[in-house]
Amino acid sequence: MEQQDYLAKFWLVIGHIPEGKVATYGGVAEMAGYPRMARAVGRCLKTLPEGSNLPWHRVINAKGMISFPEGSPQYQCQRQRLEDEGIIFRNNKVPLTQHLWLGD
DNA sequence: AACATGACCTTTG
DNA sequence: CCAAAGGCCATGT
Repeated sequence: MEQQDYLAKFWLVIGHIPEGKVATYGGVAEMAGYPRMARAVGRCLKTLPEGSNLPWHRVINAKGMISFPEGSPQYQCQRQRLEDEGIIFRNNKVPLTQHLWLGD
């Protein structure tokens, strides 16, 4: 099951994201050792089990914004959670120059 | 064919 | 000059 292999690595990297910081899909993919697999990361989060303690809310796209439509409950949920960790929002976007987690 | 994206390029502040 | 924002095409599942 090669698919499960990189999915597991994505989970590991995402779990290493410190509180108050965020990472991009591509960044997670690259840190996991699978460049150009940003969308696979999104797919990974999409198939997350309900009982997982994975901080998926700290993963955003390269634009610094949440990959969900603004009117979506998922968007508000993720944003609320990020702000709760001390991450600020600017025009519905996050200043990556301030919160982006470059790695360990 | 569709997707929880990224990079490159150009314009604005 | 650097940072941010929007548009178009490329990548891999």
